[in-house]
Amino acid sequence: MEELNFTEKVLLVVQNIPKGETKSYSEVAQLAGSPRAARAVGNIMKHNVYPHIPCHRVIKADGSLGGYNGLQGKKEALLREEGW
DNA sequence: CGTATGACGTGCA
DNA sequence: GTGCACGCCATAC
Repeated sequence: MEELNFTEKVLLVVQNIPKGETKSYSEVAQLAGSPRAARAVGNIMKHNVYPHIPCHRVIKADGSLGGYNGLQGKKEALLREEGW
């Protein structure tokens, strides 16, 4: 967790999100080491080429689903299937 | 090295 | 309660 860059940390945190649970970008950013880097987190998700990242479990701090590569509706469907 | 961009967050109108 | 604008961080060009 110390040898990892912000991006790697964010990826790990998102991977660590339990099924049926959601985390806000600010939360992930904080766990990644930068509580104010919610934007950077979103950028990583957008740049994310890692298929193991449930980006659909990452939402905005106010409870909005945010974005999902333009598949916001799909995001809600995925979360609903997970018991969210 | 400096500039521009973005899947966000918070505050104010 | 909703909408607009500003601010912050990291990455890519």
